Amino acid sequence: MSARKAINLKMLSEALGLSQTTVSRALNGFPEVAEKTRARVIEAAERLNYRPSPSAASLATGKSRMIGHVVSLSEHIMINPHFADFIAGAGEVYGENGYDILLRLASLEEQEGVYRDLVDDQRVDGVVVHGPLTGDSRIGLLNALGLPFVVHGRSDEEGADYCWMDVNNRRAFHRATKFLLDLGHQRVALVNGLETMNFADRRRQGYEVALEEAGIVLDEQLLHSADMVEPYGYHATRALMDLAEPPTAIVVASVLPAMGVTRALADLGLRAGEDVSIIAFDDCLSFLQSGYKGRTPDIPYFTAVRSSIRDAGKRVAQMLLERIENPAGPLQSELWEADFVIGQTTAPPRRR
Amino acid sequence: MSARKAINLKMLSEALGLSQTTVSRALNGFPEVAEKTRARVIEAAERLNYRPSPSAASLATGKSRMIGHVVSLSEHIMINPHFADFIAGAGEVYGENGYDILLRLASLEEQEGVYRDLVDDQRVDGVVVHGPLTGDSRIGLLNALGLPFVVHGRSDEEGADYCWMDVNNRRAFHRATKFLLDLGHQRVALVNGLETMNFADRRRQGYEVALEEAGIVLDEQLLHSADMVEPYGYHATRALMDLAEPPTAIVVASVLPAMGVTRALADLGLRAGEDVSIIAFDDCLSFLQSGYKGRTPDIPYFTAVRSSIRDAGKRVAQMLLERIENPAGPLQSELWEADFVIGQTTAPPRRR
DNA sequence: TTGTATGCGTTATCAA
DNA sequence: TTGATAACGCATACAA
Repeated sequence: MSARKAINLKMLSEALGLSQTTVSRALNGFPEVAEKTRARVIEAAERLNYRPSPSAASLATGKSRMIGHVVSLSEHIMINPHFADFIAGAGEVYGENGYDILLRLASLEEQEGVYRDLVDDQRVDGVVVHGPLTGDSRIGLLNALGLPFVVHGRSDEEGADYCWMDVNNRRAFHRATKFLLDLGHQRVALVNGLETMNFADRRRQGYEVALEEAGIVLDEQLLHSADMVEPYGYHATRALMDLAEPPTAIVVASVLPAMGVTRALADLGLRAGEDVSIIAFDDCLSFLQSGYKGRTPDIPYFTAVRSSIRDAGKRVAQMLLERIENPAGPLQSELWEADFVIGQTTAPPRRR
Repeated sequence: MSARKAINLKMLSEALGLSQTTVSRALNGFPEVAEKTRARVIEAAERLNYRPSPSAASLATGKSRMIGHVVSLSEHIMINPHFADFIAGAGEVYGENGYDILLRLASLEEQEGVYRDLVDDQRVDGVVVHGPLTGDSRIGLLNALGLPFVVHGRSDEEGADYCWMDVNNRRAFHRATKFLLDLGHQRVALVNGLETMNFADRRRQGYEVALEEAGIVLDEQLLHSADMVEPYGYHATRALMDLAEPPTAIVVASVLPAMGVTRALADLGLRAGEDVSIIAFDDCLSFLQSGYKGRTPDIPYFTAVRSSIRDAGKRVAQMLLERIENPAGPLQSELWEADFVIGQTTAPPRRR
């Protein structure tokens, strides 16, 4: 290990017998500096462990090399476990590009104020919008503020005036529902996420269209909507199975409530995949994956529509950095199709 | 809504007909400024929406009002879901005190370099150490660097030369194990976390002491140790139940693998709490809680030793801020006792 | 009680 | 190709 004490530009330039200007230019890749001196400068900078002060650089340039993530971990607790995997993916990309994450916890009502402050303070070069609602006011605000941002998900039908990356939730749930109907199920329930969230709205649309195509009339009793936690899946299932005509299959918005669904069925002496079929949306949450290295993967438990939220985090981060580098460029957007994986929780309905 | 454009100290002082110095002092609560002018200054600052530039303030003071959280979300995926709840608690405290979170993802090997850089760059005023190992080298480094920090957990037996906040893991697991033994169980398995982690080591100690006190010889076949994910609980349980003499009770390090335990038992046609007893450590993860407001809480499913990781986040954050304000003060530490809650997964062993 | 002058460590403008 | 010099916006030692 070489010199450890922090050194500044002035000291470095004196050590080199050059001006601060030249050293700065050499380090920042300006074209007008002679390649020979640039090499000298870079070598000395490494040797003497020179690191430019972020606050000084930020003050001089107005750029912070920070990305803001403003989340309400408390209210919509569903964001919570999903958030960790998303940020794990995004953080990887930030790290490779010399950016850091500024994490701010704020309720949805507080978030507009937070964005304003973040801009006024020049604290971040861009932000990621999490958990967009249908008709989300944050998007208009961010456009007005001129702060680069990418939405994880979408806020409306078109999504034309902002960058976004989303999974095709409508098609995924259409497909899941159709799969169950094709197996012969007639009563398929939907244990959805909170339908103020745009993604949940789209999922419901996919479900409804599939029913309609099969000529099945929607039964409101088979619809549930709430924050996607385990106990929600449990209670929704208990209610569903108490109906005069209970469902024979359930489509669930996340593996978290899906575990609650399974637990409720077990309590009733029913087995998932035999007595009742389940298809869940699987975000590939890390703590539910088999992490054993070099091990052949399990046959998945849940039949699922699947899309890695961690990969989504990576992609959103890339899109945001591109947008920050080129704010005048075209608005990018990306729609991913979910995989469909057959697990152990689907089968034709039991004959009565 | 009043003036929106960002304003700086110079403009504000000119608008007031005062010097920048006086305005700065008034705003920062210096005693020598007249209360009348202070009131004037504060009023004008609010009206004109003055906000001091963080990078300028940071450059001038050397303080960043940022707290660093360096985590390896990828390797020890167990940290992952727990981290979200911890940070939700900590973030609340930071927000109330005008601090922000700097989140950095780095493998354990990279973390020492990250801490060095963070100090050199003056990017953070303090850090929280997550997931301490037994004999964790990060602690010595941070002490050497002189960066204020608090450890969530402990790294060794004494924990004398650093601030920490921990749950009494040894006692919690002693108690859980003893409870099962008192019910009459003779073969109690331990599905532990990764034993390089200090908390898992302590838990195992508690388990072993309880066995010893009951005069039961430790059976290595009943011990498992790995990252605390759901499939781990599943596979460990399948292995346990394949033994010639399977356990009649299992102590599990987290509700995550505990769900895998339950799933494995269900696959074998066994019921938790009837055929096999389970006690889990419950961190009160938000996505497993009944979040319904105004609803009477469920009878908990798992019998558990319980301690809110979110509350731990709050407390650790408070301790860190205190340490930052008073770096020369005494080293604080705090040991919490876990609650013991009876759920539906424990009963005396089945008669054979 | 208030004000002046200087420093914090960069980047950027203008000359040379 | 390189170098003075002026911002950037605040805090603070020193004066008054």
